[in-house]
Amino acid sequence: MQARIIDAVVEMVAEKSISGTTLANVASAAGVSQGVLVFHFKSKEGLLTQAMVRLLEEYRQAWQPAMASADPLERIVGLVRADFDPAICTRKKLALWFAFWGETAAKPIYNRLASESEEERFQAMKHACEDVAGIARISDPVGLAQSIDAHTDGLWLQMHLQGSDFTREMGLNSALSHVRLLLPELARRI
Amino acid sequence: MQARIIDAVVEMVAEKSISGTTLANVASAAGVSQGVLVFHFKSKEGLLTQAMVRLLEEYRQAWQPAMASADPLERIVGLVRADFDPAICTRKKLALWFAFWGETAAKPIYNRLASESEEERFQAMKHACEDVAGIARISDPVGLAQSIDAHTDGLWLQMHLQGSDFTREMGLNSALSHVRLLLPELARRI
Amino acid sequence: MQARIIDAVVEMVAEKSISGTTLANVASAAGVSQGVLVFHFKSKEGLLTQAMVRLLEEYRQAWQPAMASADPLERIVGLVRADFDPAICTRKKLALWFAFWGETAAKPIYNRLASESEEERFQAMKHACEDVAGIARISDPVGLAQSIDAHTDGLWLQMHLQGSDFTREMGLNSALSHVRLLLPELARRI
Amino acid sequence: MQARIIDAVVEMVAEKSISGTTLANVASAAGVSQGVLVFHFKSKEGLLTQAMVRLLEEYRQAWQPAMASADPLERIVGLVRADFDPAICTRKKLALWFAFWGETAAKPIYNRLASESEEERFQAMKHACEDVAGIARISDPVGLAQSIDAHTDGLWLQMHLQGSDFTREMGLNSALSHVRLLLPELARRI
DNA sequence: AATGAATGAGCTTTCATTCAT
DNA sequence: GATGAATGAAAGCTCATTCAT
Repeated sequence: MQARIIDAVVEMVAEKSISGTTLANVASAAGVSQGVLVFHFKSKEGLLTQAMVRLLEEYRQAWQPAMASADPLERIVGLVRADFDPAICTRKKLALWFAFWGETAAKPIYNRLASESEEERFQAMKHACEDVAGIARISDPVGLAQSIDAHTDGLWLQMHLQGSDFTREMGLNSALSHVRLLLPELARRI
Repeated sequence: MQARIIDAVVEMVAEKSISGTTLANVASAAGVSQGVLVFHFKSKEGLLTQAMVRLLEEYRQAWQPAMASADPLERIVGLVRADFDPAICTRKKLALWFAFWGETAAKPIYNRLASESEEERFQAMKHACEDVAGIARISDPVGLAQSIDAHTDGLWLQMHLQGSDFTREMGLNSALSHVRLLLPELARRI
Repeated sequence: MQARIIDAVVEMVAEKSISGTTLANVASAAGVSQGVLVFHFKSKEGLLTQAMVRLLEEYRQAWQPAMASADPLERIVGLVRADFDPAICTRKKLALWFAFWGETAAKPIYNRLASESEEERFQAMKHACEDVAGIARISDPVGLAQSIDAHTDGLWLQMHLQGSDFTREMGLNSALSHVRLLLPELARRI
Repeated sequence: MQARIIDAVVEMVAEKSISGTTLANVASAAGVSQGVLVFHFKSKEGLLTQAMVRLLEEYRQAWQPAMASADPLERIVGLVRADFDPAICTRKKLALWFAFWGETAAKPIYNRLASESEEERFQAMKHACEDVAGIARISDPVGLAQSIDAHTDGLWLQMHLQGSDFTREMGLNSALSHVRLLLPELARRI
């Protein structure tokens, strides 16, 4: 039941943003009583926090498997691909990310969760970039990692704002082209 | 008085996000009566929309002057610098951008305003990149423009989430390094 | 509880008219919270509409039983008596009727409800008048029905405007005298 | 200017009822500033009261001329005709009458004005009916007057509720038929 | 465990009235 | 005389939260 409730929260936040998400419409969308929401999640903030936690976990599970590879280039490409995974990079999920990012200034809990997730992912990218320096001439591996991450984040913004005009496939192509541009020696392998 | 009211809105949205911004606290922060807000801006949404319009105008005025240059490289660097201008790239303003982006899924008006602004700015970057192809070997000028824009957008996200740990100067340096990386032939001029 | 709330609405509208009836004073008069009014009736208009529906239903239940009679004259007299029934023709209820009639130009829903109720009742009177034509010389039964109905409506206006100077008993006597005048052959039976 | 303002009030009350009539929309409809309303009429209630006074005066001027006749039957018919005069019996004016009658329970001033007007008019009808007793066999002239007045009032209610389905002409015919019914000996003269 | 009616504080909005110009 | 910006009290309404069942 908890999963069904969180599904409803995701639906509502994506459609109506955080301020438009009410316990009443979440309960109605989940097909449960309003009381059960409070029972399981204590408060509206608890509900939203849990939804964010699940969003971050799903994201983590999308990129973590790629870290198993011994080849740092595969790890980089895996991280980039995860950002455009069909399970991750949907209109709804993007709206959710931006909804939470829009509240981080006011709600420290969202900020903490988002920062930690961002940081963990960035460390993974940084290590991969440092490792790739062994097989390609890279002067600034940290800058490389930042450049790749910043690029995908920026593409998320484009996709969020432009909706269906800017598809997941276009985003992935743009991101991979960008990596090829930054790693010309390894471009043919990407 | 209208300017003073919009100032107060910016203050409130930055501090408490959009849902935490109420007519009561805006009126109190602006030192005016609650009625005058509705009198001038018709509704809370009108008030927020006007604040967004002003934000977008300020941004436009930060990057437009750089378009006067005949040198496309100067235009590119000018656009990047504008994103990290001390008048543009403040904690408050970033919080504002993300607050509005967080509501675009629910409020079409914010989406329209944000998309139009984003598009206009992107066209400027694209033209500069196309022109720079005349003085440097550039295989994909549109990809170049996207890469630069996406990078700065991504840095904004870092700055928004990490606050004072990630300064404006660090962002600017990272963005310019990225441009040098993409345009190695012109790097010494950036 | 819903009945208690509607009672309070009737009380308030009769005393303060529709514009003077607020959710706050209805809630206070009913001894419930303001929120429960919206919870059950959705809006102030829903509350007033429901009060009107109940008023019309009460009225219907006052005249419908008389329709069971086989004697058309008894039906006519029953319809007239219903208009001056102690449960129907009170100061409060009259004020309510006129309050709603005063809003029909602005609120189509009140108009529809009032028209339908008026029409149903008129049909009953018309059929009774048509049937009475079999036992008395009646040249224009529809005109007879209109005359009787218009007379009672006009008496309601007198009673509404003049208050206690014009009593229910006076109204009933006037209305019955009028019927006797219109049906001289049956006058001794009325 | 005052006439133009009162015109606008009539327009607004007819269209939006009393609660929907605001100083703002009256001012806008009259093409004057809001301040001038308060300047001339002191308050919203003053404005509405003045509009009602004018309505009652217009009505009075419609039926008074008929009182000059020496023939009581002509006076009766003149009074009835006045109620269906094209300048008096319009949708807008009817809405206005019912709007004020709807507020009489809450606003004593409207009640007083309406009662006085009603009473004055009733006295005229009563005297005419008493005088007509000299030329026709009338057992109860007061009842006759009440019957005629009540009938026209009732027809006003039908016209108000049914709008254009029930025309002024239909109302007048019904009212005159009713008088013929009540005064069969004089019917051919009506 | 689960419900959903009930609460009430606080929201956005309306609007009669005031007052400096 | 005339204006309309400004006020602020009070309106209708929302909604997170509580609680008896």
